[in-house]
Amino acid sequence: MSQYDDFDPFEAAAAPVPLSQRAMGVRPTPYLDGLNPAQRAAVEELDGPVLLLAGAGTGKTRALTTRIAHLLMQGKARHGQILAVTFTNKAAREMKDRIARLLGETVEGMPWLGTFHSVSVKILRRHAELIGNADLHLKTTFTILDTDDQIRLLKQLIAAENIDEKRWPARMLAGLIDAWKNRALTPSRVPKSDARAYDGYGVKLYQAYQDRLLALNAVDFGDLLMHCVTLFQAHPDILRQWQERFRYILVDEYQDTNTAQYLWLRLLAQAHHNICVVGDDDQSIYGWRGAEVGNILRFESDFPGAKVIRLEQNYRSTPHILAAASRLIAANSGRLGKTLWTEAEGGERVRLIGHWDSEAEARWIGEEIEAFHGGHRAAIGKRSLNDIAILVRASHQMRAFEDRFMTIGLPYRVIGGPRFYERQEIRDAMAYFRLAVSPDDDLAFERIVNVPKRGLGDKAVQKVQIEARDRGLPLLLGAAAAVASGAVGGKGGGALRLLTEQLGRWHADAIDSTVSHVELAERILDESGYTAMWQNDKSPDAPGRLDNLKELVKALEEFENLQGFLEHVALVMDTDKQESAEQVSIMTLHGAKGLEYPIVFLPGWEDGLFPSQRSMDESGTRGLEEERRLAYVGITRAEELATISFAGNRRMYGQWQSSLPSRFIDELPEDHVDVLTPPGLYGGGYGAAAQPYGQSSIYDRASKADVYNSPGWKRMQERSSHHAAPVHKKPVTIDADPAAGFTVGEEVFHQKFGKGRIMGIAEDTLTVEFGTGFKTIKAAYVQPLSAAGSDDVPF
DNA sequence: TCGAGGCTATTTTTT
DNA sequence: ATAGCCTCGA
Repeated sequence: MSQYDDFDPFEAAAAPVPLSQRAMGVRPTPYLDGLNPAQRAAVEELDGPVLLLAGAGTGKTRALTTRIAHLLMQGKARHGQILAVTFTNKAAREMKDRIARLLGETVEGMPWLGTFHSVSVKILRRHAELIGNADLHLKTTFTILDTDDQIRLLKQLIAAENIDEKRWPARMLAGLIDAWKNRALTPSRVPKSDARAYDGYGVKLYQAYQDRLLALNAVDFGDLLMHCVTLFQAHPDILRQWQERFRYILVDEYQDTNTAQYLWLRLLAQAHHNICVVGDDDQSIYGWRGAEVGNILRFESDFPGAKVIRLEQNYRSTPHILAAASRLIAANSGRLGKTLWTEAEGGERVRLIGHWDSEAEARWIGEEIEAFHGGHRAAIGKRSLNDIAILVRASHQMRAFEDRFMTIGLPYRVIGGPRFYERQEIRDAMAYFRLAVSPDDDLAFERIVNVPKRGLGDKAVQKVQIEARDRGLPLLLGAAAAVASGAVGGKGGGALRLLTEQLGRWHADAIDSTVSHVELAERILDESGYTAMWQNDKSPDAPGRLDNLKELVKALEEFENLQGFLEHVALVMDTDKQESAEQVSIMTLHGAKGLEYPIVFLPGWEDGLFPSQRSMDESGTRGLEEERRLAYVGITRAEELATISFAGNRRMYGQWQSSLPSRFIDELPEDHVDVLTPPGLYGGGYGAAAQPYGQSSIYDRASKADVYNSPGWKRMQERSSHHAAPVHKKPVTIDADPAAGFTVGEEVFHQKFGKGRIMGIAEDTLTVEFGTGFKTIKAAYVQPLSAAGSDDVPF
């Protein structure tokens, strides 16, 4: 995780402890060597409640994983007796890897190290029949709904109540229900004060939704936690069973727990109090989705006698970066308080620069990155693009960077876009697979019944639903009945008959273990016409979707059968594939939590954007403080150099808006900041930012010139000893596939903009006219149209 | 039933 | 600006 791991003394511990030694009761503890005193305490304080306050970059994961290793090595618990929960699959995976490294063995045997949700599923599957009532309860095979299914279901319920969906959108209801579930509030427990929500229908619809889920033998993500809590509360005997099993409990990112997770943990821990939570109140940035910082602030009173251990030695960032972050976060109230320090010395100050507008900002950052990459900043040295990240407050800020980097041919990767398994084509395909496995999956049926278009509209689907309801059948069988009875006839009827027959065949094959599930998947996508649908689609993203389908099928190979795959996907929805090429990373500040980069850019520090106006409007001081913590997270991602920037003008919702530098900028310590901004834009009042704005390039250039002439810039130049003048248009070394082969007038294809025609060629840069207008793009980003994939059939 | 064009809302996001 | 959603007409 950290560069310091390179000389991590634990590496040595990776050598397996010989069985003979272990059998003799000899328990070497080489993995304890090299821990600082606080870390050592965190590892060795095994019994009773422990609150581990771990500041950014202080070796939190190391402490946590070493603690687990120690528990095992000391014989305090066996693998299956340790419960370790994280929020993300990624964090869980990383912990598994590191424990394996420490112990020199695989950690297949850590069955209860996982996310809150995956652990909850395991527990729930064993007691599913206790969720619900005597008449209607979950079965152990329950399915886990994704957000799409959830919304679709809610829409139906809203329509059934004759509520105007425009005034009360399903998404809002989903949010409401989710918030209740985050607080472990079942419909009957929703307090009166909340009952007026959603025009008074909230609780009623919530109840209806829960009933419907039960009937579908399904749960949503919120249920996983909530059902566990109610299960434990209603069945003390079962709770006791789990308490006895989990002798030791560890929790990562405790500051992010919501009320349901808190109750879940408290119930499990209350018997023995062997609970160790790790967190950093200063990095609590998920209040808006139900996280309660209060949980960590209150830990000592929840678990009297808790030992509080602070990890304050930072191994990640330079003193300047730490100082800037520390000063900023000091403006927050109600902190548990930590003082980060480091043995490191020197390093660059945090840089601050103002720009005329967001485009100038993107341009400048692009040039800086090229300079770092080319080794033109002596103070920093030549850098891989992988070492550089741009962290933005809101995803719409990314566009400016994408556009700019596309133009100059700077490879980038957006982290945290729509997840693979959330994409439409993947969900459609999965719905087909789900139906093949479980023909009674009504939500899946509804999703694909008319995808691809089969001439089955609302009317036909309604008839199927009526048929199914009258006969008490799942939709698929209802559909067959509707066809048989002639309720759905004509063209649609024929298509529906074909579909039901196909699904019957696929189901037979799905439960036939002699049929390869990979081949079956391919056949399903083929025979259903789903692949063909995208092949015939001319939109620019169609080829990408076909690629994704190919990848989906490839992912199937790693599983025994379709069932296994579907189970996996419901919970492990991340497939971030590592691309090998060097790329600058662009992501939101939220997405950056837990990551670190030598060089970090923090653009868009303007009041209203960051801190976000909406946060402040909705949550007042609390909101502002959360934004400040976000800023803190941002700065502390940087190992060597952090650059904060703001723009005087930004295009928002198509309108140019002027803005003022973020109030957070004033909270930075001057001693640790280099101001690269011309006085007009920052410092001497907000003069420049308040002037009337032209949008012409003249202003633009003038502004940039000002920046380069500013004292700050010159100081910067001098400090970084030798180098060429500010790197303007430098050719980029990567992707140096020149424009050779392209001719003016030729049609090309671009992943994002689609089909276009080349209007001009200069070196390796093309001017291309797309449907939306002209773009200047590096040749490497486009392909000749003929190669764009239409004959590249996936299956 | 389906596609075209008008209207509207637009932070952050895991499971 | 823009994407998703909805209404309307064929």
